[in-house]
Amino acid sequence: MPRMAVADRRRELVDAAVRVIARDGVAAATTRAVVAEAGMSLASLHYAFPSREHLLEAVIVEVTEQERRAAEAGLLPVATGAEDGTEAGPADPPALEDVIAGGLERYVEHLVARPEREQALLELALYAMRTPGQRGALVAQYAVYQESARATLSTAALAARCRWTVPLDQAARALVMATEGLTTVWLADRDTEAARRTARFAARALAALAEPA
Amino acid sequence: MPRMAVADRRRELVDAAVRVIARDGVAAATTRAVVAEAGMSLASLHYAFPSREHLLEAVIVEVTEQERRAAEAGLLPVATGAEDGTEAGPADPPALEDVIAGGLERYVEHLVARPEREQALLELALYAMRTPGQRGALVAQYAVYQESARATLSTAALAARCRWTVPLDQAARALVMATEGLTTVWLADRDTEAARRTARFAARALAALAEPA
DNA sequence: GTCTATACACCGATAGAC
DNA sequence: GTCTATCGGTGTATAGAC
Repeated sequence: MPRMAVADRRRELVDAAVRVIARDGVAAATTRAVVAEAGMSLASLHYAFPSREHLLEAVIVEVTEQERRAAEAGLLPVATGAEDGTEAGPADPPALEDVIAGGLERYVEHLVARPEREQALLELALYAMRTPGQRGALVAQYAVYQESARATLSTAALAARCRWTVPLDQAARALVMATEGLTTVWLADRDTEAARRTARFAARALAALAEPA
Repeated sequence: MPRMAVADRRRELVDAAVRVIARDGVAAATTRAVVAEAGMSLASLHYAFPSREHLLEAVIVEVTEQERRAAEAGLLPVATGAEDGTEAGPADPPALEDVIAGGLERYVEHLVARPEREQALLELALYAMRTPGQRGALVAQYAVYQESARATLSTAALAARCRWTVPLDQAARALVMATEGLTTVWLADRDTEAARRTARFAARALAALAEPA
């Protein structure tokens, strides 16, 4: 194998670990499985990371960062209200419930399309809960969720010309709760139609926390 | 060790496994750890169960059954509306939102008091998702949640003299979603006050799905 | 820096004495 | 039925040649 900077090797290992975890779960992400996926030798892993635990910490940081980018890029964020390219102008803003429902339905589509990813995130969170040294990574992970929810709801209210009647953090936390609940239940029963209905319900409930501006 | 019926031995092993899983997680519930907890020899486990996987299947069935009993006994179920022992009579029923909120707040108290248990249930569900042969146990687990939610909401509407304006299954699924979301988020951030607020929000949202009878 | 080879602990499962 | 002893495999981590 060619010589490469430690940073590059670390990145390749993290990417390989993400693939293994998504495919086979955290428990299956052994050092041997990860280096096999990355196409390098076992010793290289321990040259780049002092231990498997340190590798997994880097994995959590990386997938959390990916989530943040995905949220910002518009997966979770709602429509900006000018989907057809025209400026919305002062007239007929969309209903807040529809804006939120659109975002949540997009999330459900993403969940159905790539369930391994959300399952992997859940597994990593549970792993972090069990591992004392990973507490910080776990807190950071959920802080990202909370912040993404804040941004989403803030944008949504803007598009619908509404303002929140409760502190934004409270509404954001409710959105995170709904998203996590939606995910867990769908992963268990795989009932996509029911998940869509439940997402609608959550959107209506959240929209009730705002009023016309 | 004294001779004992296989059924008794099975039960002791399942109980020991539940304790180990609650304390140290599913991954730590090795055959050796379980028999050490149960105070028996390794071979006894394989006499009672053909494999570790079969033992874990029995564990899932058992904890699911415990959940069902806990729900029926009144942990999740809401107050019946006659808490002081007097018959409610035809006058002043409690508000549906308050009835549901009471049940959810009781659930939060339970979660805060015994987080290992809920974490263990989540881990077992994820384990079942990854293990082909455990799919049935997983589906049964969530069917119990759904059924408990149905019963809870049915009782709550009765107490508040309301009737649901959507199919009960839809409302029940929303309650399961809220409970799962509440659990996951609290396990991550341990913010009990925020969890209580979010529970209130969920109760209000659910109550909006009913109308006076 | 990167590799092969290996140390050492623990895993699930079983053989065979009692 | 219940035990001890052990098999074969895999885990994390490291030593040492190149």
